[in-house]
Amino acid sequence: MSLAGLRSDRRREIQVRVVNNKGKKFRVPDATILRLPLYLDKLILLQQAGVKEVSSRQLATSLDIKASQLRHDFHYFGGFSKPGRPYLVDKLVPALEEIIGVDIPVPMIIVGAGHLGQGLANYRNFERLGFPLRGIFDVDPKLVGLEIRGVPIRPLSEMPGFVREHGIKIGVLTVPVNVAQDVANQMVAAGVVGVWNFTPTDIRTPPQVIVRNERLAVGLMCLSFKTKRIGQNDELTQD
Amino acid sequence: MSLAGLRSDRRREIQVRVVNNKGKKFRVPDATILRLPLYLDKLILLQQAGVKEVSSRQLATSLDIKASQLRHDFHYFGGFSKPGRPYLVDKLVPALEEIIGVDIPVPMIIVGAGHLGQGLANYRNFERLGFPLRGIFDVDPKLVGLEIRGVPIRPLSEMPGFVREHGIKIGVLTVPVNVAQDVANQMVAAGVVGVWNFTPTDIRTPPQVIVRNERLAVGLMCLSFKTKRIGQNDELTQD
DNA sequence: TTGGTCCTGTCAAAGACCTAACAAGGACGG
DNA sequence: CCGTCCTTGTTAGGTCTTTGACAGGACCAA
Repeated sequence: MSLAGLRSDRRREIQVRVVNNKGKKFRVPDATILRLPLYLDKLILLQQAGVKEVSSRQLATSLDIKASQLRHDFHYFGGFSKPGRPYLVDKLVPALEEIIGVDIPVPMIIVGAGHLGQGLANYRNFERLGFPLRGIFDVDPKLVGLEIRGVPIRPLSEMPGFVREHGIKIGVLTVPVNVAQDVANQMVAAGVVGVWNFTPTDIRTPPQVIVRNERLAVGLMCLSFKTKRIGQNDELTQD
Repeated sequence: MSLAGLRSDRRREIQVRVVNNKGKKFRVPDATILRLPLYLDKLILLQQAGVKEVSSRQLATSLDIKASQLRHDFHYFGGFSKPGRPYLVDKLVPALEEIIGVDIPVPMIIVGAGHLGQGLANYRNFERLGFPLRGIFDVDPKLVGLEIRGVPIRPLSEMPGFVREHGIKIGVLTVPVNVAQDVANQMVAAGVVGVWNFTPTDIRTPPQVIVRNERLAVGLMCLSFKTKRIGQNDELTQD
């Protein structure tokens, strides 16, 4: 185990369908969606290193997956090369960026400037990946006015107007559990289309709004589950 | 979509096998392992609310999953009730805690006291879930000596000795990418059995050491992929 | 040109996972 | 006692994902 993978759950699932460049229609499995960012990430590294071509086998082995799976994933979008020729890095990168949706910056805000919120606000990478942080909000007057990387913390009451005015697409939810649903409702009403939920609770939204739960405690407990069984040799095998 | 689910990836997979209370042997699917913490979480809430009994249907619907799936999950461990009687909350909670491995506290350290590391260090919940934070480490002399919730930041050089001395089981990796593998090696050599990796890179470890990657950017991109398609009646035409 | 090698797109088989269905057990009321 | 209504454990079947296999294109060297 190792991955990367977060799986979107099946509970109230949004199914994504695409039509590939040959007119065929597919439902894109969540498992594939999860791998797209990994492909992009590795490809950008290759691009920066000046690599021009890469084969499915090279790319797949560097990500510890099977080449056939990678080709299968690409197949949903019609493929990016022709039989016989490896993929061109400089073509693949923008194609994947467009598919994932980071070709155009997706502005986001963080609501809840507690420790986790501040930690995320400081995470420089998001900007680079196409998710510029436009605002941080909190109810606590002691936090309001502080700046994180040039972005000021504003009072929560200003959030809905800010979202509307700046066309914010994604809201990061790092508030206390008990107000999570309420704050999410406000964000959604103001026009946010994606909620990145770090609170350990389920957020209800209308079906047009995507929620992604990042349940840190779950990850930690999975680790615990497996490490616990490491010592007890009869219960754990590696393939 | 909403999930909860982070999925461990299949790439270098550790398979967990258990023997249930009837002597039957199963491989526990990762998907099940991911749900166990959700069950436990909800059950603790019920317990605190004074609820004594809960049926698979009640518990499942509150988590937006199918009751049959919940029973199936429990089945790997032999079941926790008898046909005809609902689950007893006060029995189920400790049973799940034991299965997940949080019945005995699992001491952990955070290596890398940057913003993300500090944010995690401030996250109070881990303590409550059975993962006490025993130490924080960093190379930066400006950070060394600071305290976060009573836990001092120590120089990285002291980390291996500390791990050995305090029997640290889990190491949280929040260092810069370029030193991630090196620091992980040190942790592993010192005796850590689980690595919670927040760096956007793969960590190689011996098979007895479990790595869990928490790739935040992947979650964000999945959100982007889906939100992008919400406006376009679920279809993407690629040229 | 021909043969060899590497490549992709495609599909079918295999595998992992989820779900519906059901037998059987308990509690309760009549 | 029986019938009803709830429950769980268990399994078989269906669905989703991954993997293996292969046809055929592209390049290269002889």
